[in-house]
Parts: sequence; C-alpha cells; structure tokens
Amino acid sequence: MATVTARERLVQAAVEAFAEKGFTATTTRDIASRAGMSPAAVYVHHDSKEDLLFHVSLEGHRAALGVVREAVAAGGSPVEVLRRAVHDFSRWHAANSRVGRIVQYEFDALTPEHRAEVAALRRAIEHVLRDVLDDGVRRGAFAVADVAGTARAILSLSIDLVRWFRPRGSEDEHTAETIASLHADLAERMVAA
Amino acid sequence: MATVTARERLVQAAVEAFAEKGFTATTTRDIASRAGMSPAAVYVHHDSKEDLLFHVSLEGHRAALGVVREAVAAGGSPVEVLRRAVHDFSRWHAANSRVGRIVQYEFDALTPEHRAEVAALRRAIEHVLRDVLDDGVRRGAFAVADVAGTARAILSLSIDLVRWFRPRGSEDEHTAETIASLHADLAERMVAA
DNA sequence: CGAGTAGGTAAGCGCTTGCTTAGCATGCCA
DNA sequence: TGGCATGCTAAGCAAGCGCTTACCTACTCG
Repeated sequence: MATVTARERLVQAAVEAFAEKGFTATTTRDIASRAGMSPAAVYVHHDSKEDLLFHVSLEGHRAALGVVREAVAAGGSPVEVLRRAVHDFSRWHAANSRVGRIVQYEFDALTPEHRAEVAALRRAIEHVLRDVLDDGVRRGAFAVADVAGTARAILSLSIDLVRWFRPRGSEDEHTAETIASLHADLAERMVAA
Repeated sequence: MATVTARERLVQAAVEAFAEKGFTATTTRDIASRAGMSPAAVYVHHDSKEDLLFHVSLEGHRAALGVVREAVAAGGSPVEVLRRAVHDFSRWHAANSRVGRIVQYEFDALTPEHRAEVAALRRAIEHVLRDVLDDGVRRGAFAVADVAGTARAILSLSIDLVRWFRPRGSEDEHTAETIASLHADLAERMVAA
C-alpha cells in the first residue's frame, strides 16, 4: 500500500498546478501531464476539474480544522491553549502553503453546493477560536471586547501566510517555526488581560 | 470633465469583473459588455487584458501606499502614528475591497516586468510600517523583538480583510469603521511596551 | 467644403479549452 | 481457454478564448 494510486497522483498534480497558476488558468492537460498520464485519464478517476478542486479544498479544510481542534483538546490554561492553537495553525499553513493557497483563494471557483460544504468547515474553525477566547475571558485570563472580530483577526495572521510565504528548501523548518512562534506571541498580546 | 471617459469606463468594468470572477476567468468580451461596448473597443484603449490588470494593480498599490504615507506624515506620538496608519489602511481596504482583492490575488497574473514594478510599491508599504515600529522602539514607546515580522503581521490584518469583507449597502460605513478601529487596537496591543 | 483624426464596430482567425468516445492491453476468475 | 472487468489512451468535438482586421461614422479645423 506504499504505492500511490493513480487517483492520488492526479490529486497531487492538481495541487501543484492549482497552487502555481490558479484554478482557471490550470488546464486538465497540465494536470494529466504532471501526473504522467494522458488528458483523458483525469476523467477516469474524477468527474470534472471542479471535482478535483473540491477534493483538495475539502481535505485541506478538514486538516486545518483538525489541527486547531487537537491543539485545543490538548488542554491547559487559556494562554497555553491559545498559543498552541495559533502556533499549530500557522505552522500548518506554512507547511501546507500550496494547499492553503488553493483552499483560500479558489473558494469562489467551487459550485454553490460544494462551496456551502466548505463554508461550514470554515465557520467551524472560527467557532473553535471564538470558544477559546470566550473561555479565556470568562476565566479572567483575557480582556477582549470584540471576541468575533479578534478571533477573525488572529486567524488572518495564519491565513495571510499563504499569500506571501514560499517554502525554499532546508531552512524551512526553522522559518516556519519562527513565524508560528511570532504569531503565538502576537495573539497572546492581542488578548492579554 | 465630469463625464467618465470610455477608457475609464473600461477600467471600472475590469475592476468589477476581475474582483467577481478573477483575472483568468474574466473574458475581454465580459469587460466590454459591462462597459456597454463591443469586444473590440477594449483594444482601442488598452493594449491587452493584462495591461488592464496592470493599470488597476498599479493605481491600487499607489493609493494604498499614499494612505499609509499620509497617515504617518500627519505626525504625533508613536502610538498615534501607528494607530492612524493601521486604521486608515484597513479602512481603505474595506472601502476598496474589490480593487484590494485584485491587487492581492492577481499579482501572479502580471508579466514579470509589471510584477517587479508592483512589487516595489509593496515593499515600500512594508517599509513605511517598519519605520513606524523602529521609531517607536527607539523612543521606548514600543517593545518589539521582530520588527519585520510584526510589521508584516499587522499588514496581514488589513490585507486579509479583502478575502472575506463584502460591502453590503447602508451599514458599510459603520462596519468598516468598526473593523478599522479594532485593527488599530490590536496593532497597538501587539507592540505595546 | 474636404481632409484628417478619434472612437467605435462586425466579423472572424487561429488556437485552446473541458470533456467524450471508441477502442486497446492487462490480469483475474470460471 | 475464454469472458469480462479495470485502467488507460488516441483522437477529436463543440465551444469559447484573446486579439486583429477592415471598415464606418462623427467631429474638428484650415
């Protein structure tokens, strides 16, 4: 089972192509050739180009939601939980900036039905962060007037990463860690009582 | 001179279309028909579709840079200057979210030469903010370890606005002002000594 | 009045797009 | 051995793309 299926190879090719050139600018021929297959092969495994985008988008959102949920579930003081959630969320976006870029910028290219499904996951992510802030305020650890707005702003730090962050080889690990820690620091300052 | 020239009408049509559907998904026929003209009219006033994008992108970046520069030039204490710069920058992005979306997300669609020109303005904006932070640190008003990273994070708040903010009628003014003030608050907290 | 120019259009060229169709090789099971 | 499912491809269709060409009209100015 170590072999990557043809289906999965096409998904990975699509991630590369979409991240590099955007959804509309990517041709199905491009995806196929990156996967080392003929143009028609795309349609053996996937219904349409949009279907491929939806798959990438859905899995990407699920992974990101999983990251924050786990960070929160690990428990600790409000400050610890917030720091871990922000750190891991930014870290994930740095490590998966290609998927992140697709997920964030190609949202409008989805069909209305698919968009609605993805939007639900998006709201779930915001919800997790709002709960963290609410909890911290209740316990007197945070002083936040506008919880919804602040939650959105904190997420903006991580999400906007994918706009400018470009992995470039060996120093990645270090750079990603530096940014993630910075974001944890900044988030903590934003809500400090 | 109150009449809008045909050239300008095409630019406005392009802004609408690019913001709504993205650069590659927008057809020159779409731009022309939004401007109430025939497809060929686009090429009477502009060299190419990319030329139109470059025009929008350049003017957008110039306006945004102008906003922060003016906010800084107005002077005051480090905190006052930072708050005004962040407030006005976010405010501009809320008021011009369509242009902002084009400017931020269609950067890669520019030709290499045009991209370089726009990139210079981008760096100039970051530079202004870094100077504000440096100055505040020097005068003991701010405590910031990573000035470059923090400057980028603060700008992320405003820029990420264009991803999710959608103007919707009468309450715009109020909403935009609320967000801009929130961002000024958060930026101040991020750097507070 | 007649020439030049600015601002526009109808038609269409050459190419690329997403996707389909018809058929072929391979491996599994009766 | 034969039948059939699976996974793939060569070829190509209809539609749409950015952009050009050839032409038309209205206005300005000597």
